[in-house]
Amino acid sequence: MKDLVKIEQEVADGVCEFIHVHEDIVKKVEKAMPEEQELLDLAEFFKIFGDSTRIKILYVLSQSEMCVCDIASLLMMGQSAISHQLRVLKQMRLVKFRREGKTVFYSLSDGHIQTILAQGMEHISE
Amino acid sequence: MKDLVKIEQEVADGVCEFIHVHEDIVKKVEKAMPEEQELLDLAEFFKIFGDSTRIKILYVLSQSEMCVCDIASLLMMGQSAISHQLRVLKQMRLVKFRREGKTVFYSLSDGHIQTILAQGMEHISE
DNA sequence: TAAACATATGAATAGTTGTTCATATGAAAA
DNA sequence: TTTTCATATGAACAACTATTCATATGTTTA
Repeated sequence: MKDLVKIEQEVADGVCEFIHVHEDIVKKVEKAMPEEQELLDLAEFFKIFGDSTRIKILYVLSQSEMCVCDIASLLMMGQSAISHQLRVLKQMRLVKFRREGKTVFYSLSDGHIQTILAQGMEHISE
Repeated sequence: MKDLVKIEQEVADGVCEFIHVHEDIVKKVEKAMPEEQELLDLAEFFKIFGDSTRIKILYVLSQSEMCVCDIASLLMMGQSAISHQLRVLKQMRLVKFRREGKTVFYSLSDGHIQTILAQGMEHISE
């Protein structure tokens, strides 16, 4: 966050900071702004989709529930890497799991995930 | 990517690598896998949403078209930071712009963006 | 109980990314 | 044409993140 002294300095330098704005627009949108925290959470949520390993995991899980080794095999990656990423996906509630003996089966936790993946695919294939 | 020597070593060590997999599941899903490149593109696309500054920009643009300084003012951030991020959003075709004199007005480039934002919001508010 | 094994995790490292600072570009006004 | 100003951009730095390696955990089988 910038302090006032710096802002005044920039204004004096002719930089736009907060002066040459369209006040009507800004005020209107300012009122409609969600809580800061909601937008932070939203970014955290989407960050999960922004890694190719996790996208691949989500994709394969959209096809079938699977154990860690199945995923590692499909993606040709180490067990540890997959496990670390599954932890992230678990924490953000994008996947759920069930235990069966030594094996842990993972699957997508709800339908939003598939919707979001599908919308993304639509966008990039245009 | 791992080489065969390393994989053999790990298997010899008793690590799961590609051995204790459920072959039926893996083979079925393997056939349904999209192009590697498509999944990489998808991750790149979602990476855009995974930053709070960019999420905020997308949100305010969903309310109204706006110039760079309007956004900087709303988000209380420097003009340069916003401009850098708008470039990223432009490159990924998430925003479009029109020029009016010295001012450049930005807006969302299509409906998928709002749908994705909305799905994300639904997910986190559950 | 001991051995085997699927998964989880802490530490370290290499690669990536967002912001700032300084400056450039290009359009409009003087 | 010179100045003003909104926006763009390159370089540098700090912060973050994904993978690997080594090892731990907890469940099953011998």
